[in-house]
Amino acid sequence: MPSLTICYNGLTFEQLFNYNLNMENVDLDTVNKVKPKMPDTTLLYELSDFFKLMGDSTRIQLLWALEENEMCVGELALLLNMTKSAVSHQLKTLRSAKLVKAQKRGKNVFYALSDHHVRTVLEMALEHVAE
Amino acid sequence: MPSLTICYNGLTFEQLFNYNLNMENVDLDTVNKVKPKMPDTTLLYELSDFFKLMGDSTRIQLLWALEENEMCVGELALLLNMTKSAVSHQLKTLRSAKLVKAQKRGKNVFYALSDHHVRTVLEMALEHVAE
DNA sequence: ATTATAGTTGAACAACTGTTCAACTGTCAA
DNA sequence: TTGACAGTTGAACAGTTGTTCAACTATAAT
Repeated sequence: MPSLTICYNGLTFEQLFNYNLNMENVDLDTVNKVKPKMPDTTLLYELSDFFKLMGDSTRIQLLWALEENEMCVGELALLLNMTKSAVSHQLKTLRSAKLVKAQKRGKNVFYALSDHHVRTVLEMALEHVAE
Repeated sequence: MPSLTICYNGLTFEQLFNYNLNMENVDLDTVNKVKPKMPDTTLLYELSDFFKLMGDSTRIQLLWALEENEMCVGELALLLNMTKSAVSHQLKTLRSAKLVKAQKRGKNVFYALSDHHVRTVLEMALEHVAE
């Protein structure tokens, strides 16, 4: 069976359909009105990176715990029932996002919240989750 | 070279080390004091699921846009310069989390924020990101 | 009735992420 | 100086996630 394929710019019909090259029923005014209000790329990624950071149960537990008390890695591992390695990896992530700070005392490394803004964000989310 | 491996409960030394079976230098009092304050599993996952949901730049853009105006899928796709398919998939995610609601009008499906709590959470995060 | 547009869907794919594993560094005590 | 513990690290692995692709349904217009 011979088949005939017509393309535009190397794209098949399907691909042309999937891209928004054939839309009639959209209100361009609305789109153009909203467009300038959209966040710029930098802000957008800062926002989503922040939420991604909070979007892990282990990291939430760590932040939650450190809100109560500064603790060393071993204590946190015991509290969360995880290996020190796993905890250490996550603390590194939180540290590089400046959410926690580390301080070495003797053989131990004690972690604490960098600032208490985290509490506010958590409380806000709690409110939302509570419906 | 003959090697001697001694195990406990089928675990090697390495594994015993990695698990917290040999910790001396932790303050058990601290751990026991904090433990009852930790969130229960359900709340923990509700929180992290909520943050996960917000932790994607496409979804943030969708919510941000819908805060300005209700819009149909095609308009959102045009605004974000994405395929309708990709947008539809993400809207489905947001809808099943009850963050947006859909309403079919003619050939179009219009999406709007379910409640304006989202704005509060976004503003809170903006504040944090702004340092 | 036929055709075109709007949107949805599931499978496939690639990219990302969290934990484990094993080996390592640094500090204290004997 | 040796041994034990505290913590870190990078590679590997498995599980998850977002987009694409292709096919589908539904509505409107001719």
